[in-house]
This record gives sequence, structure tokens and C-alpha cells, in this order.
Amino acid sequence: MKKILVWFRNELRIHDNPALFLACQEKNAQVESVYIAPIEQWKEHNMSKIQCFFIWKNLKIFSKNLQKIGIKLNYFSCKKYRDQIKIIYYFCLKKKIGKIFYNKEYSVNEIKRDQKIKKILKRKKIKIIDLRGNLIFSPGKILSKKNIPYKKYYFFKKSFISLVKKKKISCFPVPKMKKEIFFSDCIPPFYKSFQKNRYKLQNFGEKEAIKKLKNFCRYKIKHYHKANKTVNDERNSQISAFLSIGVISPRKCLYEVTKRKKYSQLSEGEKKWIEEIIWREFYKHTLFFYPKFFFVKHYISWTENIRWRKNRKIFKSWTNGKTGCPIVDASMRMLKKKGWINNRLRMICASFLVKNLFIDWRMGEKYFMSKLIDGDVALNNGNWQWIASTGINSSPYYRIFNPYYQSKKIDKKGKFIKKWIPELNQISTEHLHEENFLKKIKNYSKIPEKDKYSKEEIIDLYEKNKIKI
DNA sequence: CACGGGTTCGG
DNA sequence: CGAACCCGT
Repeated sequence: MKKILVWFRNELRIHDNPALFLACQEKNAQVESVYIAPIEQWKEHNMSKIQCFFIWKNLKIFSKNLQKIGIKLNYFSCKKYRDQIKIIYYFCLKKKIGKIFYNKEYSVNEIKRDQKIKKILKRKKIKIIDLRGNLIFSPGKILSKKNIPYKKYYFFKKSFISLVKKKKISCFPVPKMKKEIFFSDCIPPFYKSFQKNRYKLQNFGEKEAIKKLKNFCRYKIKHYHKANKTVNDERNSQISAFLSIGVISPRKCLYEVTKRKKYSQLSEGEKKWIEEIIWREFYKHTLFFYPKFFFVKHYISWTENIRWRKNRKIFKSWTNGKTGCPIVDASMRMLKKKGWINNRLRMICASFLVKNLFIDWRMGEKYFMSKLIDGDVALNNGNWQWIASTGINSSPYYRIFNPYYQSKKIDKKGKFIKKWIPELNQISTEHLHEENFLKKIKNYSKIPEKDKYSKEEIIDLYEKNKIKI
């Protein structure tokens, strides 16, 4: 009997998991599985405590789900990313593994790790089967007419949709049940000091995630196109956290929306929601092809000349929700407490940091990662650079969000603002979105006027550096 | 078939 | 503004 290893990395699920499914398809094989948590590295990369906790909880449930189909999950933890290589290597030798299955990851460290392990295991004649589990299309599948990866979302989207129209989307089923096994999982918490009571967490596990997805697609998705007009969380699918750690697959999401209809028959809300999945796919493809523009240099090269401020005190006012702009403060306080705010609010806060306070977008990017339950490097970095007008597909630098206008639009009655900023409880609704009125309120802390910039000043700061090379 | 000009569109 | 397309030469 041959021995096969499934190495789980960013997919804590038994549904639509190509590596798991195909490993179980092998004839006369005994399937082993491994998950490795590089905890130190997570911390170094600013992964939030809540996301670590979320992984841990879901991992425990995943382990139970695997037991039900007769597979044991071997858990390891390590410090660095590269330590994973050793663990896999010795596991393979010890258990006499002949073949490894895993789903590919597309970020820089992950690619390096996988290249190394391929090299090392080749010497030992261990086969590696790498599959696509966390993207709907592989990077390279969606290219322009000149066979170049897109740099503009608009064209990527068009191409993506035409592919979806042509291809039937289907998911990998759960592998056939073998005899159920029992063992205790022995997975210690990643953070000892994490106080889960501070957050009202969502439920955990794959079953919950799928239930949530199906429920959303059945009832709420119809109204999704209105989601950016309100701060009501009920409008959102609330599955981003599951998606970010692979408890649910993007293909499953797309499948649930399109399984009964053709693309052209989809409602406005359904199309809008699919677009969010396309954005995710866009940034992940782009990161794969142009990692440099995420981590090293700005795609819009002249923006390298900009000397953003790095003022800690002002930055702290922003993270603590004490800027004096209610919609920003409410959002930042919620983010800190819950680890989640909706996309529109993230944009407003990010824009405020970069284009009202003129602080380096990278500081904001790091902070978001350190708080978000659904943090994802590609999406977080991509969106921050969109706001900062520095990256691929970034917004024109002269386009600047007006937080007061946004606030009026999405929280007209001030319900959200008042919930998070008790200092403003006594203020009447119409004044909540009035910059000049808010300046006069005494017990509501704010950033001094001299540290804020007007739209014209910011445009000027950008334009000063706009030297074409 | 490579090029370039005109057009379209943008979280 | 500028990427990517279309369409003409």
C-alpha cells in the first residue's frame, strides 16, 4: 500500500479541495495529512490576533471533519516560513510518503518555499502534485489580447466574465467516506493572551460557512448592490473571514450564485457580489505577476518621490478613532474592537489617512492587517495602493474621498456614528456630517487643523512630485 | 502582421 | 491620465 500526504496550507475545508479530493482518488493508498502553523512569521507579518484565533478554531473543526472521512491531521507549529520545509521533509521520510498533494499559493514567500521543497523532494523521488484550490482561474489564464496580464481591473473583469460565460463552474466534491477514526487533535492556541470576549465573533467551521453562503445567496444577495450605500452589516455576506483562510473556496462562492442561471440572467446584486470575487482574483493574479509593485516599488513610478509623513501621534489618533471626523472615528473604533468593518468604511478611513492627514499608506496597510479578521496581503495592499494612487489600477491622485459627504450618504441618521462615539450622543443628526459644526464641540477629541490638509493642498503635494521619468 | 491613431472607460 | 481595445493601413 502506498502512502500519500495531503499538505493543507490555506484551505481548511473538505468541500472543493482539489488536493484532498484527488489524493483520496488514488487507488490502494493510505492518506496522511499535515498542517503547519508558522506562528512567529505570522506575527512578524502583522497577522491579527483575531485572525490567528479564527484559524485555530477552524483548524480544530477541520481536524474533526477529516476524522469523519478517515483521515488524521498531523499538526505542527514552527517559527519561520522555511521551517515548514524541514517538517515536511522529515515527515515524508519517517512515514515513507511517496507522493504529496497540495493546493498552490501565489504570494512571494509561499512560491519560494514550494520551489525549495520541490527541489529537495525530487532527490528523494517523492512526487509532488500541486493544484489550484484557492483561485477560480490560474494566473496566466486571464490575459490581454497581447498575452500580457492585465493591469486594469475593468479589462480583467470583462475577460473574467467572458470566461465564466464559456465555462461551467463546478466544484470538487467531498471525498468518499472511509472508516471514521478518533483521536484528540492536540492543537494548542496560537496566542495565549487572546481574550476572545472582547470580540463578538462569528461562528466557526466549514458547515457554518457554507450555511452562511447559501443563506446569503438565497435572501440577501438581491440587495447587495445597495450595500455600499449603508453601514448596515446585514447587507454583507460576512464570509470574507472564511474566504481569507480557506474555510470556503472562491469557486464555491461563484458556483452558489451561478449554478441555476446563466450569467446574463443574474440580478444586479448577484453581479455586484461576483465582482467582489473578481476583485479578489484580480489582486491575487496581479501580485503573482508583479510582486515588486506590491512590496518594493510603486507602479506609478513618480509617486516614489512623495515624502509622506510618518507622525506617530497623528497616526495614533487615527488608529484610536480620535481624528474628529465622525465616520472615520466610528469605523476605526469598530475595527479595533471587532476586527471587521465593511469595504466602504475601509476605503473612507484609508483615504482619510492618506489624503487628509498625508501619512504613509504603508503604516495604514500594516495597521489594517494587524486588526482585520479577514486580512489578506494581496487585497489589503492592493486596496491601500488604490486609495494612495500609487499602485496598479490605482485611482487618479486628484480623486479624493470627501468623508463628510460619504458619511451623510451611508449613515444619514447617524445611528452607526452614535453607536461608536458616545461623545456625540447629544448632537442632533443634521450636524453629525457638518465639518464646521463638529470643530466647535469641546469634549470630542480631534486632530489639530494645522495637521490636516485640504483637497487642494494634497493635490499640490502630489503634483509637486510629478516629475516624469 | 506590426504599427499607430482613435475611442472607451474608470471602485 | 493611460491601459487596452478596435480598426485601418
